[in-house]
Amino acid sequence: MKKAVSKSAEVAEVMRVKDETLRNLVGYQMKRAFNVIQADLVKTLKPFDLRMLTYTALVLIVDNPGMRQSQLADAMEIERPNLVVIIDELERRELIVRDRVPTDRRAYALKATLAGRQLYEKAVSAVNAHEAALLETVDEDMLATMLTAMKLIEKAQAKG
Amino acid sequence: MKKAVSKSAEVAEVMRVKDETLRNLVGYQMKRAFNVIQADLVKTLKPFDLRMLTYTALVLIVDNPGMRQSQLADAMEIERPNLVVIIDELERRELIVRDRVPTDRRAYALKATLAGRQLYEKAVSAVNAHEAALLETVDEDMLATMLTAMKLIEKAQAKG
DNA sequence: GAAAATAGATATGAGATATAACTATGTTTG
DNA sequence: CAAACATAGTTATATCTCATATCTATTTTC
Repeated sequence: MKKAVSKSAEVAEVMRVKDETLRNLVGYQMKRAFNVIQADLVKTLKPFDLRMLTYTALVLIVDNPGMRQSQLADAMEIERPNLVVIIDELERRELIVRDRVPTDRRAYALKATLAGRQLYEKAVSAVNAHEAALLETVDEDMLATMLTAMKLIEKAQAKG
Repeated sequence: MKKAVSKSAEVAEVMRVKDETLRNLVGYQMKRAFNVIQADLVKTLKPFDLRMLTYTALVLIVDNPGMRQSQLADAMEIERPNLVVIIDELERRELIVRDRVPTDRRAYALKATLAGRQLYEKAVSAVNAHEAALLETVDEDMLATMLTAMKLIEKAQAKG
């Protein structure tokens, strides 16, 4: 890791990239902030061998025992086919089970196993702690306002 | 489109999915808000035959004429190999050119063509207008606070 | 001038996401 | 009640984003 300033580094320093046109976009700034949060989350989940989607699915199953796959797909806003592989993985690792629904033999009732609930406890704690650390420079009021704004944006959906 | 309430719809209505564990996460809420913004952006860019990445690249090239590919990749926070195909596409459509840098024959100086600048004007206007419409329920102060918070989050990066 | 670094390209793989089409069941209706 | 239709889950497939390793042609450094 030589720290010498090369010719091109000098150029890069002199000619800083102008991104004002994009900075005016909330979407651009949000993507950048989200990338930071996501990178942190991925790193946090790594020791538990969970990805964002498997984490999200596990949390929702633990909190909603008996849920169907299609309900979960709706909640996660992903398509049914894409959920199948996620559920497959969680089931293979014996974190959840696919119980049959007696009243509808097409459907599965998803339930976490003991191991699933234990992993949930550890992972949720870690994720919350890591996010709190990441957001320590953002004060309470600001955070609350941002959350409110993001909820408004979520609601503004589908006006086209 | 039958509107009859089926058995499973009833169930879904009764048993609303609990996602409080995730709602406490800024990252979760931000992902949901960002999905809405992104969907709107994709729709807005469709008529111009641009994707988020090609739009971002075009804007940065127009605003920073002569920029190198590696600088652009840095600015966009993507890897050099992934930028190549984006530049290929913009070049094929004659929106930009890869000029040789006389002082460094390894590098290209990226410049927008007239067509590129014209598309830029139209696309930037459309994107800004669409985002403003999407965010009309979020007042100025709230927006400003959210942007400040997101910039703080971006800066908080890489503490692990 | 040899070794190391850099700019860009190529090949490849993982992950997220979407659609079409299949099976098995379940619901609706003529 | 049987035919038509709808739904739950699955399989197969395609696209997009993003990452790594490796290659070439240069340039810089020692």
